[in-house]
Amino acid sequence: MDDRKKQILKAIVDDYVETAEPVGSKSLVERHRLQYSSATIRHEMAELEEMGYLEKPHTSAGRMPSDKGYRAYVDNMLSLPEISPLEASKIKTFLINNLGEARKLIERAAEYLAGKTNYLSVALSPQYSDSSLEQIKILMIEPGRAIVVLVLTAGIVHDRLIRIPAMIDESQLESIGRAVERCLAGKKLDDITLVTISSAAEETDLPEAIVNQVLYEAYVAIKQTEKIEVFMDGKHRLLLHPEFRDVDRANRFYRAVREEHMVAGYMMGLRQEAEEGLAEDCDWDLDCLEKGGEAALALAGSRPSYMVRIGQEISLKGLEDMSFITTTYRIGSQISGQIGVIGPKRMQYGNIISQISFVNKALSEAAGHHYGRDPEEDAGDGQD
Amino acid sequence: MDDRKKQILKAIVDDYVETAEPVGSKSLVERHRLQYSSATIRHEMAELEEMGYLEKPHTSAGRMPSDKGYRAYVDNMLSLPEISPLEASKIKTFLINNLGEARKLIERAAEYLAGKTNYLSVALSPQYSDSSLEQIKILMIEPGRAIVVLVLTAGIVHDRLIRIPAMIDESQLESIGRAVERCLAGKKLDDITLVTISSAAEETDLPEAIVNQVLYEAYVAIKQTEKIEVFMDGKHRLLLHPEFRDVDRANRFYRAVREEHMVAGYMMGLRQEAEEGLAEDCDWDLDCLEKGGEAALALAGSRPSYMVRIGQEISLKGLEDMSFITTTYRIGSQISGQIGVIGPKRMQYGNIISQISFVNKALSEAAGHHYGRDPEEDAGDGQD
DNA sequence: TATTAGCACTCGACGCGCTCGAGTGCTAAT
DNA sequence: ATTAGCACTCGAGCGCGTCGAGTGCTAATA
Repeated sequence: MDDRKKQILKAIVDDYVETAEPVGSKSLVERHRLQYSSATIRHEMAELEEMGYLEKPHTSAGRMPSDKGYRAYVDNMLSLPEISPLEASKIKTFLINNLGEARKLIERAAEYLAGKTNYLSVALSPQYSDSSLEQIKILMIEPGRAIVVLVLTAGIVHDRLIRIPAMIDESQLESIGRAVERCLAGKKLDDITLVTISSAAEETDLPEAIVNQVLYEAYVAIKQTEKIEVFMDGKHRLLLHPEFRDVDRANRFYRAVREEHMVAGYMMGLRQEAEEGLAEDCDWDLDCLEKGGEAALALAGSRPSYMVRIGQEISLKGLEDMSFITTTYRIGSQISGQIGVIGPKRMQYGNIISQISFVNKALSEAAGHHYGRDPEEDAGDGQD
Repeated sequence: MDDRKKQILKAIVDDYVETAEPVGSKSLVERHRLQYSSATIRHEMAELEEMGYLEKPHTSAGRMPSDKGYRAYVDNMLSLPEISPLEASKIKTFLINNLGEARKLIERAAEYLAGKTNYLSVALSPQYSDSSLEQIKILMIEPGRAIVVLVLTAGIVHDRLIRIPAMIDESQLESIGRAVERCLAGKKLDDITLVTISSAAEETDLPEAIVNQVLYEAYVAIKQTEKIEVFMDGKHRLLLHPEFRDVDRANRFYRAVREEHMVAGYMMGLRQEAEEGLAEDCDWDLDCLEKGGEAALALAGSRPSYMVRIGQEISLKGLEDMSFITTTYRIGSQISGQIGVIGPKRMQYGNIISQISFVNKALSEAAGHHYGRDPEEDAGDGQD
């Protein structure tokens, strides 16, 4: 594909994304002040159509990009707007102050992304299977109830209420807690099983039946943290886009997206593909660096990579006419999760990708912020 | 208003709610097998219009209910469908297993309500100002970070991560924790101030500056629990109703509802009105009992009362053409909050009110369930 | 007096045909 | 290789007539 074709395709995608209407040769020339006549453009457009990059809804209408067209656009002619410093500081105050409550952090990131993009945002809570259990404490609430507090790699804290035998008193629970901690501290979550944890029973002098129940509940609490949570925000925003005027279509979409675990599974699959280097999207990173455009520079350094799936490329029932952009955020070196955006194919790819990459970066930073900071320094800013 | 007029008004509201189209005299007679001719009905309809219960979009169209019409319907001719036992058990499994994590419970209740009604559900987290602090524990996570665990009236548990001076060690923190507990246990949240809490400093032998910082953070954690959270679900569902075809209207609505604290404030205002006996809606409870309809019986006993605000009755900018149904749920005797539904005025009042009342009841029950239950009994059902 | 049949009237929805304009592809000239 | 010119296509928009579901009014009826 020669340069001019690229230019034309880019212009068409840009226009179509903006107006949601098939774009014709004449208006294209006018809007972009192209140095060729509309007839020439028509020629090129006809060829682009033959090559499969464009489609016509009917004979005498303008062209709109096909899936392949969007793909080429995303791969080769994307320009990534820079995030303004104002925006940057905004999101930081939006996300900060988390102190290791990763869940909340992710939730807010999803919220932000939905608000910023006007599409549906999806975020998965981090996968903790690879991280290890640094501490586990069991604290009595009242006879019969206790709270388990888990500290994972990178200082992530989780807790959960559990039921315990009513006859256990505070000191007994404490001794069980210590036993569990001795037995599990430093272990990978993945490696913790009912068998591992039950070895803690031997370290106490309490009746086995009683201890075992506590251990079981603690085990469930640990496993619970491994469970991936899905946060979605902005469902209603999609309905403001013209492609969703059709109620049936909207319903089809919502039915698909309602199956949160399906979406989550798909996102995790994408991530794996990317890591195995199968995802060609990642090539782009190099391309862009070579071109050395200002956009690339903006995110250079630890620029997060992202994945784009367009239309039929999405193998998730009900989302075949959407686009799905995801990225993998990291907290520390071992903990990571996915965050992404689902929108119509007619999407502001450049903008959205910038936003996602940026949120990704902000997320990693915010997650790291809970230690290393001098407590004195912000003792005063907590008044609310 | 005589009986026939009531019958007709009810029929009109029912039809209009179902079809979203102005209802005419003839179709009304047919659909409801009324024993009068359409001419008679026309007479009555004309009178009802004159009385302000009905409106016409234009001369030769059918009638639709006015705000006043809906009001009369809700006050005098509501029939509340019973919730099926199947449904009842469903919601219970949906809400149960909370062990005092009230937040989560409320969130799920909102989720359920949105799914069930296809409108927007709004739930406020409980107001804890009236409840008291039973326990407070401070637990070391790592140097510089700790977790505060609060147990309130009725066994509600809250926790929050805080930053502490890095030089404090575990035993020191523990002694501070004990001092705080001695000082605050049993106090109403409302009565806890920076002054109250700082009296705990005297009980320890640690440098005051250090202790004070921990106390301050603990104070913030306590005050945080008093902050009312707003959960909304089902925003996108509203867009499936015909009244939201108009994008402008939808946007106006979303802009209004986005101000969560506004909505929350309004709901709390409504609640107060109800408690002061100003809300005439509550009269209905008596009416209905007297009538002794089967619907009333279904919810009899601890039937929760609800509030309905229709159209202009809602003094919340941007919601003047909606209806808002709310109810006050209770956890124990002192803790309570609000849950409700916002939808178009053309709403299935009876159905929604049944649902809301039912969720209310289920909520109170589920919240109570975390103690009093024999731990042995359900040791086995925890296996996810 | 309350009810109803009958009738003239109103008005939006719908279908038809027309024009308009933005688009196309093709061809011949530059 | 580019472009001016031209014939053609097709959806959007408009005007118009018809249809039907609605109205209000009046006079006859139980």
